[in-house]
Amino acid sequence: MLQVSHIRENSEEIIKLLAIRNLDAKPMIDDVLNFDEERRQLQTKLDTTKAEMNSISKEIGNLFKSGQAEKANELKSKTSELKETIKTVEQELNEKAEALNNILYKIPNVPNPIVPNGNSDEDNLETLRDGEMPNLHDGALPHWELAKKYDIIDFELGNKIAGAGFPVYKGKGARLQRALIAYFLDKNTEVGYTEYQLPHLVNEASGFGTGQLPDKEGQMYHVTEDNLYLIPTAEVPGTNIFRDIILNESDLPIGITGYTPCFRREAGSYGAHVRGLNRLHQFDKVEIIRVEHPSKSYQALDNMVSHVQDILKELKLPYRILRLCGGDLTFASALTYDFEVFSAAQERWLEVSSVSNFETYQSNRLKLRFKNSDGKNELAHTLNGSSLALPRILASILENYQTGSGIKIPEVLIPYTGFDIID
RNA sequence: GGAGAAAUGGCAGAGUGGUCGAAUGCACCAGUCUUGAAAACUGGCGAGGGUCACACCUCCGGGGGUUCGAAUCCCUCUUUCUCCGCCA
Repeated sequence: MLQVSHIRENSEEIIKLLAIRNLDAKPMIDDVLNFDEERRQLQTKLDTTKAEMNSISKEIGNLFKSGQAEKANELKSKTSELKETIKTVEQELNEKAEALNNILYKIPNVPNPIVPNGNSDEDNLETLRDGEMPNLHDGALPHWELAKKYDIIDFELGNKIAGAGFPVYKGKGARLQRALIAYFLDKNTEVGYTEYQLPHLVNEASGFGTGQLPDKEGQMYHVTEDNLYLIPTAEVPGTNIFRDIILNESDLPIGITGYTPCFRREAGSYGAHVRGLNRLHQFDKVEIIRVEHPSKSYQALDNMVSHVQDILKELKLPYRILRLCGGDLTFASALTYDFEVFSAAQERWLEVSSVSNFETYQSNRLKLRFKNSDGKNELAHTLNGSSLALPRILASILENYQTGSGIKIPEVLIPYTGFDIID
C-alpha cells in the first residue's frame, strides 16, 4: 500500500501517474486526505485527554503517598468523565483509521512514468525480440499431443487423482522437470542469489504482507482447519522473510531464490481450463526476490531482466520482452517486464516470466525497513521475478525442439537430464 | 494428543501496582588515545503516531478486563521450551 505521508505531499502527481492505469484516482485520494486529516485531529484530541488523565493519576499517587487520602479520593471522582471521553474518541479514531486503510488497500501502486498507456496486453510495449524461430517439420504437434505420444505428461491421470489442472509428469517428462528446476536454481545461485527452501503454506499475516489478502482471497487454496493458505507463488513466503524487520544499510542488497510449487484456484479467470500446460492449478516455479536500496532498485530490475534473458538465450528459445502497459500492470507493481517465449507448434507467445519492481508498495505493508546513513528508518524496495516458471518453458521446449525422431534436449540441460532425446 | 514452564529493546537478562520506555552486560555508532588496529575512556544507541521543532500519546507475544494508575493482577488466544505419547 501507498504511504499516507507520500500521498499528502504528492497527491497531484500520484493522480496523474495513476491515470496511466486508466484509473481516476482523484476521489480516492481526496478520501485519503480527508480521512487522514480527521484521523489526526482525533489523535490529537485523544492524546491530550490521555495526558490529562495521566497527570491526574500521578497526582493521586502522590497524594496517597503523603497521606492526603481525602484529597485523592476527590480527584478520583474527576476521572470518570475523562475515561468516558477516552473511550468514545478511541472508538472514533479506530473507525477512522480503518476507513483510511480500507481505501489505501484499494489504491494500486503508482506506475513508473515510463509505463506505457494502454488498456490490455495488446498495448504492451515490446522492447526486445531475440532468438531464432524454429523451423518445424511437417506434422509438428502441440505439446499436449507430444506429451501423449511420448508418454511424459498425463493430464487424465492428474484429473483422476486431483482434478483438471493437476498434470502428472512421468518418466523423462518428470526428469526434465526436475532438470529444469535444478538448472534454474544453479543459474540463480551462480549470480549471487541465496537458495532457500520455503514453506508451501503460509499464515494469514503473510498473505496480508504481500497483498494476496484481503483482496485475492478467492485465488488461493485455503486450509480452513488450520487457517493456512497454499502459496500461489514463492513470492509470498520469500518476501515475508523480511516482514517486520529493520536491516542495516550494509545488509543491502539481498537476493534470494527458491523453488516451490505454486497453487492457484484460477477462480473465474478466462479460459480456466485451457488445454495442456498453459494454465494450471498446480505448477512449479523458481523465483528470485530482491531487497534493494531505493536508489538502486531500478538498476536491480535491469539486472534481473538481463539475467532471465541469459537463461532463455542458453535454452535457445525465441523470446521477447514486453514492458507492461498501465492496464496490464499488476496491482502492486510500479514497473513490470514480461518475458514471452514463442511456442512454435501453437504459434503463439507464452508468458514465462514476469519481473517487477514494487518500490515501497510491499515494504510499507511488510514494515521492511533499513537504517539509512542518517540513522533514520527508511522503507526498502522489493522486487521479484520468475526465473523461471516451468510449465510454459517445458511446453515450448517440447514444441520447439521436436523432430521427426523425437524431442531433443537443449544442450545446457543434458548434464541435468542425463539423456539428450525423448523418443 | 496429555502434563508442566515460559514470552521484556539487535542479543542476553533485571524488573511483581505509581518515581519504568524499562537496570545491567554484550553488540552497534561517534569521539579521545594510537602510525593503524585492539584495549581503555567519553558520549550516543528500540519503534510508531504527533509537531516547523518541542510538548504530548502509544507499544514489555496478540486481544480483552480490574484499577485513579498495569511490564507487574485477572481472563483468553498464540508461540516457544521440557517431559510423555504417536510418527516420516
